[in-house]
Amino acid sequence: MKRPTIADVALAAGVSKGTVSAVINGRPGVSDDTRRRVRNISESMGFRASSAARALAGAPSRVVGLTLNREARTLGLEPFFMELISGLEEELAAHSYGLLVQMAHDEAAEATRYRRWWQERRVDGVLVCDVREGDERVAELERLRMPAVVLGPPSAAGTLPSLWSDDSISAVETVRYLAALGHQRIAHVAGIPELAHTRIRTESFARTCSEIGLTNAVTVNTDYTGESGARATRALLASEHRPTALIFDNDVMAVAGLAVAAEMGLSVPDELSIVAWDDSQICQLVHPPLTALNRDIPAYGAHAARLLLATINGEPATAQREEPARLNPRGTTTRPRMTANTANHTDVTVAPKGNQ
Amino acid sequence: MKRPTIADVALAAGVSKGTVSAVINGRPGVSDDTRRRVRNISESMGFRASSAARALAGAPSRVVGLTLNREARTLGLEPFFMELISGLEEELAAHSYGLLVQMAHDEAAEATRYRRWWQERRVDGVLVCDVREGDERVAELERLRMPAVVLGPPSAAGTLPSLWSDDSISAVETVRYLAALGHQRIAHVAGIPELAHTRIRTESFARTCSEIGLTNAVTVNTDYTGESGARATRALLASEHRPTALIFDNDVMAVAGLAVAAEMGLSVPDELSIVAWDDSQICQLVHPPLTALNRDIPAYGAHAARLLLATINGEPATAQREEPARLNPRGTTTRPRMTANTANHTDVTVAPKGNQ
DNA sequence: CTGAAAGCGCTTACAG
DNA sequence: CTGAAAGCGCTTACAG
Repeated sequence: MKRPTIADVALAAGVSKGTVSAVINGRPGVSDDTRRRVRNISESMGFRASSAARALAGAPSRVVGLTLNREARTLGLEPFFMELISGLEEELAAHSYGLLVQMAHDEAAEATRYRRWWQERRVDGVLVCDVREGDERVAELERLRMPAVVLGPPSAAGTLPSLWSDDSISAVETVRYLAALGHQRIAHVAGIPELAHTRIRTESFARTCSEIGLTNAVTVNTDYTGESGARATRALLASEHRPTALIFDNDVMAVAGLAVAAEMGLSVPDELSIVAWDDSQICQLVHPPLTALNRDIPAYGAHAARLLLATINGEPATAQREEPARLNPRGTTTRPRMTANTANHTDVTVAPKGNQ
Repeated sequence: MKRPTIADVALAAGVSKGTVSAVINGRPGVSDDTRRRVRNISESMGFRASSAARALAGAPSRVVGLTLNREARTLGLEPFFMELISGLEEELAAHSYGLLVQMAHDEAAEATRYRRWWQERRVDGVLVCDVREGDERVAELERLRMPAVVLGPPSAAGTLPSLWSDDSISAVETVRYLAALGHQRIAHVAGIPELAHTRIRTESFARTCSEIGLTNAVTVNTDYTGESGARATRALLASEHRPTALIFDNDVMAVAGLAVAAEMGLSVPDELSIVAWDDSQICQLVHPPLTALNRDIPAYGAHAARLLLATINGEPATAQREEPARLNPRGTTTRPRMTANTANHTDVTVAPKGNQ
């Protein structure tokens, strides 16, 4: 009642182990007849090649690694990662690849983890999330010559292939839309400043605001948690030149911002417009439903998986682009209503930039 | 510049491979002196045993598997799984174990996946989530004699060790609390009826209501999505004997229910009390903050990991209990306010159970 | 198109 | 306490 090995199948089929190996791996050099027979027998015996023996003999391990830095983000809360994993895994499974997941507490720990995985031959490659400029994980992967794909801008990916959606396009679209609605004071509640995509969003936000002539554009950084988003929102709404529109770098903070508005007696969207970056189901569950920047995250994950598999197979891979997130206006954005208070401030702020 | 093998280390240390093996695996039978020397040399050479060679030679693969059924739940949305994985993985990593994650579309696919993993010797054991009564995964795991731990009630775990928090305790606590506040008509917006824990919650809810003398206790089943939760809420709030309190089986549906109340012009908590089962950050971000049933999910995951590791090591494992979820009252529960409409209905419903 | 043999890098009895 | 050898179950040149 032992598990059958390749030798058992070979014996039963009256061929050599090499032939069975060629058949189960779809390699050429076997007649259709033999192939069929071996396949049938192998099937009927319930044979499955031992992944360890396979890997030891030089074949790929068919496992890909992903580390999640749980200090940097509130993983449990952001639907992003689960959706990413879902798309990623779906594509990997289609190629008989598994996904090894590991938590890490910082960038250095992630780099160490990659090294271990590589030394132990546990994975054939890894996926890198949340890159920073000068990310030490990138340097380590280059040093190890380990197949990897960076989810982020090429500027932070070094010589590694990368996949990203251009957040600056989305930022431009959002700011222009809000400006077209009549907003003059827009603020950006951003994520962790060191992350490459946070920089891109922040710079694009600032540049676009200044191009349009909005001088009060301010960015506040947070750690992506709802709590820090709420704190940032309170500070912004309590400031002298209160913004009439807020762009949040994730949906969780946008939901928190919505609650803060309610708590401070500001009606959304009349007195405050809100845009969420990343559009999960939660955006449609709150009241009013959140205007959000939407992209297909599972598709992003699937694309990343394909790119990584190609890299593992030695195909020359370059930076690839995913569709940028698109603005999906719902119930939290409208023309700013001029209350006595805000109208006043508007005049004051508008005045100095007549020269633009 | 090749990766060092155990032979290289043995050569450099002037000992046999067997001795190196004993050292790196912490096995006895090596003098402290040799042990120290081998350890140093191994370290300085950057040696790490190949996981494949190790596994092929009969050692455990040091990988544990987890399948996620993404049809059954909206994985991306519910913080539960990410928190579970987080706790699970932390504990596994401490024992040099990896976590292999795979999506599956149904119970049968999960069972097949377990079998493949086992045949390929990819994992040493698996964790089973969302069990049903008569779950085919449990039967398959028993048949394979594969180490596994069920996250769910022992009644659905067959002969497998299980870990669960008794949801009936939480249901009793919640119903009694709401009844004490004066609620007479409580409804339960439940998850998928086939899941073992849904049954337990539903039965406990019904039993407790009847013990207290609440005859209008009704349970509506959903698929855990916010959308289905919203639909269920609308139906309940539009019914003749509108409930004054709702218990939702997850936080996402509770948030959706809150939005539906706003949309229907019912004030929460005055006209409608809401309780969420599972307490994630999102519960504190909405306005008013949700009263929720709270438990330490990462700790639950860590506990599950320990139990699975023990099972893998052949220790006899039995059903273990985790602390039940505890009610954490926040802003969505209070005494029901008697509006003309509800007061009316209350009278009608209270009347028939005067005999209780 | 097929077979026989070497080898991947460990662990595990078995001797000494 | 330590070494030498067999063996785990594959894949991959290499012959034929």
